[in-house]
Amino acid sequence: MGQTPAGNGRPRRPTMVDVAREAGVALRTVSRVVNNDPTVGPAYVAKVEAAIAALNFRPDERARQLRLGVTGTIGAAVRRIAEVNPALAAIEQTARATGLRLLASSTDFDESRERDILVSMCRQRLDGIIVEPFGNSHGYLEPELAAGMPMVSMDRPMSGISVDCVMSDNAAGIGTAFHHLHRHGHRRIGYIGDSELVFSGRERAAAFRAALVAHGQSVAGLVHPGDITAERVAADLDTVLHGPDPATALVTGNLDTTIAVLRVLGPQAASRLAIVGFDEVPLADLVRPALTVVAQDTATIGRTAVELLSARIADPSRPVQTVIVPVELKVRGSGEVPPHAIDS
Amino acid sequence: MGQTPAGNGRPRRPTMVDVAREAGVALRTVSRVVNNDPTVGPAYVAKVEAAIAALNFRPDERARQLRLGVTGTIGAAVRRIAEVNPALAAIEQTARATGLRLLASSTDFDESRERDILVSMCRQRLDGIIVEPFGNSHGYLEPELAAGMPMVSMDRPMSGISVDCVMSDNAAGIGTAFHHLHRHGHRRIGYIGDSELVFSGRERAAAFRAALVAHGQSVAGLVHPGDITAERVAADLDTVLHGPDPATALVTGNLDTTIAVLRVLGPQAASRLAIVGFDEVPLADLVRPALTVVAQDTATIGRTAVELLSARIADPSRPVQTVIVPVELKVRGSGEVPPHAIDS
DNA sequence: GTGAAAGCGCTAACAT
DNA sequence: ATGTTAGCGCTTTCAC
Repeated sequence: MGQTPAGNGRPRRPTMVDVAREAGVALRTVSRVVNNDPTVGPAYVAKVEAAIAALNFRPDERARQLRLGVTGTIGAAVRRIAEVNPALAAIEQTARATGLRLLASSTDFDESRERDILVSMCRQRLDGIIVEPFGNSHGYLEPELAAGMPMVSMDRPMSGISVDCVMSDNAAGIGTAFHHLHRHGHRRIGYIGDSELVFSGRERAAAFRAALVAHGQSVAGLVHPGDITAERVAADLDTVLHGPDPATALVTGNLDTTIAVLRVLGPQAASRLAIVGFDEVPLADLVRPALTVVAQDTATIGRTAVELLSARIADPSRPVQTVIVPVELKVRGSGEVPPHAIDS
Repeated sequence: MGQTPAGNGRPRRPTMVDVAREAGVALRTVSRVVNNDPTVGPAYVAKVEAAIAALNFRPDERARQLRLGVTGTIGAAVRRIAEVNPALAAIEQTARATGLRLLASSTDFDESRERDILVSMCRQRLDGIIVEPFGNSHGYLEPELAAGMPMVSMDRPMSGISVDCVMSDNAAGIGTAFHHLHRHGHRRIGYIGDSELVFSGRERAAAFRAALVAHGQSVAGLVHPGDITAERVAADLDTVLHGPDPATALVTGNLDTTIAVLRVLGPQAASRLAIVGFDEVPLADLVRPALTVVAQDTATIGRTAVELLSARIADPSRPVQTVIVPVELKVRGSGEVPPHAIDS
């Protein structure tokens, strides 16, 4: 015979059965009152509410969810919570507005951790999952998809499986950055960015090469994707700035690269190099030089992720969709320094 | 007769019963295999695993939790999950290391939203809750506490109920900031900080007044708590700087105040005023002036919150405890400007 | 070792 | 309008 499990120190909480007994009504009536069913007679409502108050009854959401089949909760597996993440903020806000709870977890740039989180979310039968994917093998999610788990990827596509996706227009962003510097007279423009092992690093480096080619320039010595470490960035910056034909301007491929470059160059950065960064920089207005950046529309990305997920939950058979969100150039100073103003 | 609910488009997922039938074994055996019970014969293990693979079976964590009584999940209700929040990062990491899932939600500086989140977490029967409380009436949680819901508050105590709490040594932090400026020769030191309606704003303003008194100085015109708006901060800064007896140094009471002050003063801040901020500033090394701050030990706060919560989960009857975490002065430049260097 | 069956706390079909 | 009861998918007691 099944018995009350976990005989730990917690006092047993009253259930609907207890409330029903206390109120002298049927269980069904308690359920009705708890769910605000209007067909319950006022006298019964009063009795039940009194019993609820007397026993301090609180319905158990877990049992409700098990019975209902849906959790009213979506998961978000992002690289970092607890960091500035406007997309996550937008996800949370949109989810709330849609009446969905949000379970957010950090994958922390760790493939096995991402897997743990995603599998755990599937086992919890969340109503859907938004993932900012990391790593290159998501095939293990195929069975979950087949079983009907709604999923949306953000910032980059997932590998090996086909799910709805929302991401920035990386190519256009890099093109805009390049063009902006070119328009300000620069003819030697370098690029330092994330590793080409990463999807966005790959897209952005490729877009930069394409921009160089489109402007009839040689690619040699100007395009530097790689890991974002102080050493690597400093070394490549040195190549770009002190080669035979030094660059007068630089495009940085993501936030971490921009910060690393600023740290290497120091506060005099703008006197040595025009810079346009990809990604908005927190406190950009307090940083010297004031940074011209290509900003992603993170609010739209987060909102769209929830919308795509909701659409898929509502209609699991709808065609898979990829949404590309435009980026925006924010002119603030560092990208408008003309080449002749730079002492090299 | 109860029937399968939610007849929506999702394909029905196989359950343990299906696996048992497919494998030709009893339900109990499937459960054993899923939970790695070593007492199952290898032949049975093989049969069950084959059936699991064939059916794509994934155990339903909700049912497991309902039966087990515990969720293996703790909640964190913090002001913002998608902002820099080292304490939340530490909570997540510690929870993970402890084998607990984390459900984080933003209360968003909204009392009713905080209440919704907390009540929802209680109804979900999370194993425990960490809350960075906002607002001044948490009496509604009394029944939950009485029912045995473990709870820990972070950064400030909760109002009206007694729960474990971990927070920074606000008084010592303000004292350190004041003392540091005093040691560098300043005799007129102002304070701008958060509203005294907020607990930490109250503690810090009080500590600052105490520091003034302890150094035999008048409090008049130097202590300015209030809402953190650009206008209010600018106005009070004006009072402090351009009064009859202008201050040569300033203590800012939290991060938002520090940022607001820097925005008002502009990049030449350090030439007009020595500044020591409360709270670490992101990218502090890229901001000019490099900021001297009193940093909270957020990593310890987050870790301690989880530890306090775990301790209470393990022993609901242990005495309620408040842990005060020391702060640390980070000397970077803005706080070491001597008074005579300042043009006023 | 394996199997049958109870029950976690709730919802909802069905009966009254 | 209210009551009875099956069952969501799992764990676990108890008998074999």
